[in-house]
Amino acid sequence: MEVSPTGYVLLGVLNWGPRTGYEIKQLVDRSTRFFWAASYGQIYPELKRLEGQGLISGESEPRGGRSRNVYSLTDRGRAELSAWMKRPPEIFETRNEGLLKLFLAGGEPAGEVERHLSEMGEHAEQLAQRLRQIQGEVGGEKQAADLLCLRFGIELNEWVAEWCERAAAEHEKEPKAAVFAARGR
Amino acid sequence: MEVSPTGYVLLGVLNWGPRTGYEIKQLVDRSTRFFWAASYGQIYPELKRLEGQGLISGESEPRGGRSRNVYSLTDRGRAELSAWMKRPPEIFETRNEGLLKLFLAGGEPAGEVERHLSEMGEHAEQLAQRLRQIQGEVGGEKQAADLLCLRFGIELNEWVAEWCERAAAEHEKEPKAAVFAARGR
DNA sequence: ATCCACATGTAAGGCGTTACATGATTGG
DNA sequence: CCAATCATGTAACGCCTTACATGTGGAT
Repeated sequence: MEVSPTGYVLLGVLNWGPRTGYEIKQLVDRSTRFFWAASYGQIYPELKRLEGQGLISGESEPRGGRSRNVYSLTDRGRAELSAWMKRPPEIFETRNEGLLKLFLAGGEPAGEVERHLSEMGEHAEQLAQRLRQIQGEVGGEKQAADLLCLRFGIELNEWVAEWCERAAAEHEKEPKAAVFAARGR
Repeated sequence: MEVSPTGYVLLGVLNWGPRTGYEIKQLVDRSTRFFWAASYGQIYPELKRLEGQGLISGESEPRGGRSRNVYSLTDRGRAELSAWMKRPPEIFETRNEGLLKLFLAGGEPAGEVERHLSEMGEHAEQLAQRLRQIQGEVGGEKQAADLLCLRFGIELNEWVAEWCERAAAEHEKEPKAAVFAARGR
């Protein structure tokens, strides 16, 4: 019974109650998107696969002339989700073009390092702001597990923004060339 | 002249000096790996592609009976790298199974939220430690752009570890159910 | 009428990993 | 002699995004 990584996102949100693919996509876009994105091209086929595996079951509940498939978690799906929850997390992947540019900026003209730092910081600040806005919109108890993730995202990005400012200030005083350049050969 | 995302990593490290695919892989594994990974299955074919595009040039420099291709950045490659450096970063992707589990933990038995938080914190602490070790091994000026990234990784992960501890302590006092569960329907 | 939100899907292609295959050299 | 390191590569496959395709219902 192989479930793809993103399959667990679907099992997880269906554990909160029945939903359509469209609704799942909306939920994901204001929540897990920031640490686990999912597109329609993933969601719809994956829902079918999970149904084929008996982990969720879909029912056609049209609204007027609009076709609509509402999926719910089955007992087997709940068991699979629970087993996954107990396993230690394994996937921690990051692809950060800002950091990459900063990393490679040694040897570039003066001021480039500061520019990359300021771009990174700005990005983090903007992200924090978007997350704060979502936080304001959803309200609710700040200790709830899902809102804890929101708080994490906000505070993390605020920290990053501040770090970038500090680093840029420090670097301006005495810029240095790359170090890994010399090593590793 | 299309260059794939990871292609720029190769251009970037070749900007520091000529290297073989093997050497690039080693360098990446102790540096960009934490925010931009690359496998042999990527590196070798990509090097050939970049060479085909005239952005790098490879020379066969066997060591004894061991075949060895040393690549260097060409002028066109330098120009392409420089143009990329000037563009604002666009790729910021994260896939964090720990956060995902935390997010989905609402509705789970009591104590699960704390467990996920402690696992996240532990992971961050271990990562910080590995990075500190690399920092000790490479030494060098702390303001160099590449070592700035290392410092960033260390301090970020230390911050995450502390955040997780704090959050677990706070949550233990008054656990709450999921909030997004109610929203988004 | 027109636009937006609702709603579901597929096809092509990009990017990347894992596993496999091969072989030379060096150090213990 | 054996293990680790140096060194290069390919094939299969998984995962995911983008773009396309299609249609309904409600509000202005």
